Formats: sequence, C-alpha cells, structure tokens
Amino acid sequence: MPAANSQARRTHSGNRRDEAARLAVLHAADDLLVEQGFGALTIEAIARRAGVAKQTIYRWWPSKVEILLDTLVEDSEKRFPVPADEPTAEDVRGYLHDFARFLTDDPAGAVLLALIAEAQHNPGTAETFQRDYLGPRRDRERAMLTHAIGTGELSPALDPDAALDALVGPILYRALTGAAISPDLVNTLFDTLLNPRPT
Amino acid sequence: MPAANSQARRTHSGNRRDEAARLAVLHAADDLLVEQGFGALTIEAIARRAGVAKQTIYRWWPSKVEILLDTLVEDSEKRFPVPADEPTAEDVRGYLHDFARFLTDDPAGAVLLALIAEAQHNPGTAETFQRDYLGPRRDRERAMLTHAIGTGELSPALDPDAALDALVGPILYRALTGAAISPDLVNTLFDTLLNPRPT
Amino acid sequence: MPAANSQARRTHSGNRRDEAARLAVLHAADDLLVEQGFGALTIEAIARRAGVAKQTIYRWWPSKVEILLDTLVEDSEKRFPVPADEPTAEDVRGYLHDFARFLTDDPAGAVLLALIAEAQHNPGTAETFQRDYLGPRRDRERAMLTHAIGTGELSPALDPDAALDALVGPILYRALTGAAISPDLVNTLFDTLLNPRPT
Amino acid sequence: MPAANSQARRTHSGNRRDEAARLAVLHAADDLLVEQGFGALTIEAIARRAGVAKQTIYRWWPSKVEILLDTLVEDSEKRFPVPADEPTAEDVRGYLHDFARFLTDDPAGAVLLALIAEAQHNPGTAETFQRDYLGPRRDRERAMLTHAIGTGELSPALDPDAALDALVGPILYRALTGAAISPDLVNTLFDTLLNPRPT
DNA sequence: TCATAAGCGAGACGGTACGTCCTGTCTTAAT
DNA sequence: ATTAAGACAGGACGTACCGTCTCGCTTATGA
Repeated sequence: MPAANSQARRTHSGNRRDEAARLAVLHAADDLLVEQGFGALTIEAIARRAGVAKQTIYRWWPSKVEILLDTLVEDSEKRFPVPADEPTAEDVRGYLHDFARFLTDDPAGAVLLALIAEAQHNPGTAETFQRDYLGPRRDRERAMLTHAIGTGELSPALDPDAALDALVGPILYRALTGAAISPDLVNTLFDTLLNPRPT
Repeated sequence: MPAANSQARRTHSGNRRDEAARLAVLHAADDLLVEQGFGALTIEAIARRAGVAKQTIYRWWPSKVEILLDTLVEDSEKRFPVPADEPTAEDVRGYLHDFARFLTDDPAGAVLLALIAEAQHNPGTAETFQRDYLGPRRDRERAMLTHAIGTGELSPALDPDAALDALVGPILYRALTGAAISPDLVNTLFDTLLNPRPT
Repeated sequence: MPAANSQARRTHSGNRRDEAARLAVLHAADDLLVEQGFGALTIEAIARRAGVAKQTIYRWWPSKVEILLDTLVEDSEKRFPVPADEPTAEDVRGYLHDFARFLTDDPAGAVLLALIAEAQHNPGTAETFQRDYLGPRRDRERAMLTHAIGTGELSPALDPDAALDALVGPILYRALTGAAISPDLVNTLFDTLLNPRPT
Repeated sequence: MPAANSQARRTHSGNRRDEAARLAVLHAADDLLVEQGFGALTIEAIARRAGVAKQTIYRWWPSKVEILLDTLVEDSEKRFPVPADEPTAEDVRGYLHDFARFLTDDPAGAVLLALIAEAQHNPGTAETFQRDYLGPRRDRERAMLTHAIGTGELSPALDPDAALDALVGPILYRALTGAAISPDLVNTLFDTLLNPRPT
C-alpha cells in the first residue's frame, strides 16, 4: 500500500509530475468514497488525506469527478475487462456476471455508481463520463456481442446496442436501488434476451 | 397558481401552517432544478426564490431531498399512475410507455433522476426514497403485473419483481445516460420479457 | 475582559448584530498585532482567535484595515483626546507629549503606525484613513492651535496646518524609525516652532 | 537598457551571476511598484515580468524588501546625494528641497515610502532598512549639518540629529499622507529650525 | 579537452490565506 | 404558533503566492 502519511515528508521530483502525489490522490479519493461516502469526498479532504496541497489536485484534475474517473478506468480494466479475443457466448455471460459482481461486491463499484449519480447533477460530468468511460466501454461491448452474434451463438431480438441496454440496465438498476443481484437473474436475462444456441 | 414573487409581500396565516409558503417552496425547488440544475438547488436559493425564510423550510422538510420527493410523488401520480383497476396486458404496456415519456419528455422526470442520483450519495436519502417512492410504486406495479399474469395474458420467464427490474432497468438506464427511448424499444422489451398471448 | 474562548459557545443575538462578536474581533485584531505583528494579522487568524466565523468579519468590515481603524478611533479618543475646551498653550504642549507617549509606550500606538504603513501600500486605505482618522483629528487640532494663537499665547512662523505638520512630523518620524522621543525634544520643538509668550 | 522581454530568450552567462537578470529584476520590481502598487509586488510577479525564474531571485535576495533597497540606494544617490564637499548652508537648504522633490515627484520616491511602511510591518525589514539605508545617509547628513554649524552659518536650537529629525520629519509626514510639499514650507522650516546667519 | 561546478528558466510541490457561498441553528418582531 | 428576516459558527470552494525542490540546459574554469 502506498504510504500517504505526512510525517515522512515525501521528496518530490522537481520539474516533473510527482507520481507518488498522483497515486496518493487517487487512493485518498477512493478510500474516502468507500469509507465515508460521497458527501465527505471534498477536495480539501482528499488533499488532507493524501498529504498533498490543494493546488496539486487542481493542477492535474479539473474536479473530483475526473479523479474518480481515473480510478474507475483503472479498476474497471482490472476487475471486469471486456473480453476482446474472439469472445464466445459464454464469455459474454461471464462478463455480465463480472459486471454484476463489480457493482455489488467491489468497493470500486461505488465509484461507478457515484459517477452515474454525479452525471445527473452536472451536464459537464455527464459528457466527460460518457466520453471517457461509457462510450469506450460500450464500443468494446458492442464488438464483443457482435462477434458472438456473427458466429451464430447468439441471436437477440434487439439490435446490439439495445440488447446491451436491456442487459446492463436491470443489473445497474438493482445496484442503484441497493438490491442484490443473483447469478440466476443474470442468467435468465442472458437466456431470454440473447437467445443462445442450445448446447 | 400562487405567486412566489417577492415584491408583493405575501400575508401569512398566523399560527397555522402557511399553505402558500408550502407551495411556493415546492414550485421554487422544481423550477430551480429544471432551470439551473441540481447544483443550484440550495436551501438558500429555494428560500430566496420562494420568498420564504430558510427556517420555514427547515421546519417542514428535513432536507431538500424531501422537498423533491413531495413534488415527485404528486407529479408521478398525475403523469403516470399505476393502472389499478383490473389492468390488462395493454395497460401494462401503456404504463411502460408513459414511464419512458415521463423520464425523457417531462421536466418532472428530472426530479426522479436527481433523486436516484442523490440516493447514491447519501444512504439516508436512499432509504427515504425507497420507503416513500420506489417501494409503494413497486407494490402497485407488482399487483398490476401479477393480475395480468393471473389472467393468462402475460407469462414472463422471470418472477414479477425481476421482470419489473428487467423492464424498468433499461428504460431508466437510457434516461440516466441521456439516451432517447423509442417506443419500439419499449415494445420489444415488453414482448420479449413478458411473452404476451398472441392477439 | 470579554472571553473569546471557544469552548463556552457564545449565545448570540439572532436577528441583530452581535456586540460580543464585534468586541471579540476588535480585541483579537489588537492583540494579534501587538503580540505577533502585522504579518500575523490575517482575517483567518482574527476569526480563529475571536472564535468568530470569517463571514461575520466580512459582513461588518470591508477589510482588516477598517477593523484597525475602529480600534484606533476608540483608543485615540481615550488616550490622547484633542483638548477642546478653551485650550491654552500648555494644553497644546501636553497634547504633543501625550501623542509622543501614545506612539512609543502604548500598544495601541502600533495600530496607528501600522495604518500609516498600510496607507502607503493601498490607495483605498490611504483615503479611508485620511477621511475617518487623520482628517477629523486634524480639524480638532487646528481648532485647538488656532484658539491658542487667538489668545496671543502662541505665535508660530507657520500657518496652523504647517505648524502642526512641523510638530507632528518629527514625533511620528522618530516613532516610525523606532527611535525614542524624549520630552525635551517635544519641548524644544514646541518652543521653537510655536514661539510661546514668555511666562 | 537591457530588455526584459521574454520572447527573445536571453542567453545567460553560465557559471557567473547574470547581470542582465539582476537588472531585469530590479527594473521589474520598480516598475511593478509604480504601476500597480505594493500589493502587486510579489516575487512571482517580479519573476514573471523580469522573465526570470523565482529561484534566481531567491538566490540573490532574501526578500522583496532587499530588491527595493537595492533600487532605492542607487536612485537616492543619483537623485539627491548628500552634499559632502565643504557644504554650505545653502547646500543644506538645497538638499532638503531635493529630498522633498524626490518624495513627491519622483517615481522612485514611492520606493522609499514603501520601505518605511514595510518596516512597520516587519522588524527584520526595519533593521535592514535602518542599517543599509537610513543609517548611512543619516551619517552623511549629520556630517553635512555639523560642517555648516561649524562654519557658523547655521545655529540650530537642537542638536544635529534632532534638528535633522525636525526637518526631515515634516517633509516625510506630508509625503506619507499624500500632501503636497511647497518650497515655502521647506524654507520656513529651514529658517526657523536652523536659524541661519542673515545674508 | 573535457569533466565539473555554478547559474539559469521552468515549473511542480506542500502550505496558508484569500473572499465567497451554503449549511443548519438561533433570535427578533410582526402577524 | 408561524412567519420573514437575517446574524451566527462552521467549513468547502477555487485562486494566488509563498519558499523549496529538482530538472535539463548553458557556460566558464581548471585538472
């Protein structure tokens, strides 16, 4: 764990961006969100916990939303990457399970929910979030689904984007309302909406 | 409509709750949210626009969330009431269309999105919102769906609550991400998930 | 002494200006200036020490200069009021001695020096200081001197305003440069510049 | 004059102190003080305008006060040097006129006023200013005055230092309060305080 | 001649204060 | 009892400077 304590004064790197400060900010933001909730996630609190000056945060991130985005992009790639290499129907199913587990069991899932929330409150956030997170992921999800349709493994009644909304929507909705997401639900959604070739 | 302007000093009602003040607050909150977004929705701004003292707001509402809830409950009942009287399959379908239209076309739809968002940021809000809005509506939605299943008109692969999540989820997800919701999408979801008896 | 401690939360006066807060601010500013110098005299430090919110300071004073002015006006009137009632030559002489003593021995003298200094750095301060302090005092000093000239007790070579500058200037200059001001110096200035009728 | 513009990147002298940078700093400080006042005289602003790195300033001057002192020493010597070569009474009188003119008409006079001001706010500045400016000049002024007394041209009622305070004080006081200084005032002070042998 | 040592522009860093805004509590005077 | 008004303590906002630091470069010097 990257120590962000303040007694051992970090020595920084002069003219160049200080990687230790960058990480300290990301971790502080993440920790604060999980431990104390979005209300406690102020720039001042992040700076305080990271042992960093406010100006250092403002220098590199326009707002706390972008900090969260940075952590989310990293965490999402780590915890539920979109299967990209000749994905099969089972890869798609597995991806949906991973997504559900990320939202309900992973502390980082809270970041995704918080960003969706913040996007409702702020049009700028909505745009940034769409551009830097939802859009790129959707592109890869669409490619995944399209491939599995192309092989004949899946044959949904909806076009790929609508099908993805129909799959992701319910999972996310249950997460947003604090409900559990059983693997059965995911499986039934998958079977009903994507109509997989019987095995 | 009760004027909420400040030049014509409203005369208030002595020792009874002032209904004009109550309405002025609800309208001010609604208007501010729609016109200037959630960021501008502060107690001070509501009080200012409503021509009401802050204390009057704090006396009757624990937080701005409850103000929004009050407006949302009223507006939802008006714009897309849950069909309750022997609802048919077509009533269910119509309800989903009304819900989608509320979210995308009605200014009051923004209130629902804002409350879902705020619920992510604040556990207290989540609970209140669930208890006073989502829960009661879901009860009536479940009754509606159960009735239509009981008559044999609908036969979903999922249990009623899961089916409702599967229908509401995608619609809400598209609204949350700012996407349009075509009637076709709603129809296809309805047909795929609820498997209606062919007419 | 008005307690400015923070544990015993002051109860304030609601709708009206809180006199206790006003005094706490004035005393905190005074104390900080004397104890830690002008550099430590920040709005934040005053607020901290007075146990007062910053906003309360900004509500009533445009800047810390006006806080100092308020204390200076009060203190000057108390410590070296301008003799006003048929002042004699000896009253004038005594006034000069009081002025010298105020500058060198009284902690409040530091406030006067600080304001003269600040006036050099800030045109707005210069104007306010002139209008609210120097001007009014000079009017009364001129009246005092004019009266003593009118009785024939004093007959300076300079017009009253120039004479006052010639008397005040050296005293203030020595104070500004941290030099002591002996009563002899004041007496000699008085005798040389005002040419008093021999007794 | 060495251009302090930033587009034409100055080539510096490698191993040795860069004289161009030194001058650029002095001029930038001077200009900023005159054009925008003491409030705008920050190290960052000086560095910006001089096209110099902050570190270069901190390397050679402990604080902005010393920068001003450097310019003041140079300018004072140029604009109103203390007559040193067998000064007559008229030299003394002329010196006082020069001093008054420097304070009121010369942009560099603002530097002297600013340093007197800053000395009130900061004991370190007071000491440096006394040691490097006021002290040395006073030594030469005392020598000048003593010489003119020695020749019998002048016979003040006060000892030389007190006489100098009595002359300089009023002039400076009027400058500090933004008042004009007429030659008549200077002449009368001179005549009254120094009691010159009639010509 | 070529390493080395200092000065330089640049700019990131941890801090502190700025002046503004909003929070939720309180008191007053009027209804 | 309820209201409009608004003062209050508190605390976050985003900005500007502070004084320190490290970087990569340039130049003069002496081994």
